[in-house]
Amino acid sequence: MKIATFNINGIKARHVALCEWLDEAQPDVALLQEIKSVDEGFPREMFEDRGYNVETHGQKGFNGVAILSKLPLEDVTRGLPGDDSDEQARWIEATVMGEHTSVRLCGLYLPNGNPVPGPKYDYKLAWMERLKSRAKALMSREEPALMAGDYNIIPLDEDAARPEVWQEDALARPESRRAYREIVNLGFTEAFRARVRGGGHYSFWDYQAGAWDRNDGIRIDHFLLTPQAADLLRDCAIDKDIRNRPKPSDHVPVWIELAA
DNA sequence: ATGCCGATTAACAATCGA
Repeated sequence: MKIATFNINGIKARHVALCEWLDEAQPDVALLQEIKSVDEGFPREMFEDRGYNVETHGQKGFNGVAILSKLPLEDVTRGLPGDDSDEQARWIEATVMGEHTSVRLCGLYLPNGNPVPGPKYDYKLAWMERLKSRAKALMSREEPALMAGDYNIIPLDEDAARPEVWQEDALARPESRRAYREIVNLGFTEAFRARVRGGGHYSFWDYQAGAWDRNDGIRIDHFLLTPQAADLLRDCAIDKDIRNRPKPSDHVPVWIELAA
């Protein structure tokens, strides 16, 4: 089962490019972030025509997450538990029924958090505390499950081309990294680092200042796997080449292959 | 990097993202 995560930076601007990539990469599941669309505005037909089931959790203008799946989805839930007053659409869950086993999928768009300090950073850390609670609950089920998406976290300096630039940024602040580590340390396997060592691997390049041309990127899109999902991990890679195409997202897809 | 670009909404500038 091939599962991808992709921050598409607007479905209206990216639906054609997204379909081209889906046709080539042929993921069974795509977890999407920043659809920047309400549910009614999501162009579900073009994905359904390709055999995908479509589940969205949209919001007007900003944020928004979705799951595309060629395999059946069950028990879909929307919104990260822990704060009923949170209006931002950043979390969606579903169970995908594989050939051999089912996998609980969590698609997430973690808050950016800048500027630091400030209310947006407070919201990021509070959101990560809720994420940790959900992660604990997932872990206690002792079943294949994963949390994947745009974490807006640069885990280590090796995950940035110019780490010094990000030192005071919400994506790399010690408090951010610690909160991320506390979640990983519950027992999750970070799929890319289970497969690839060392620096120079990025999933985001700013549109500005020729960041892509200079490979001035950061790795902020991650897969965290429960032990039962990690047992099934066969591969993980970043599809960076599509950043060369016209009108790309500022993120590129990251995908895993599971023996599920 | 103090948003230099890009998407979105709502107007034809402001807001947000990382």
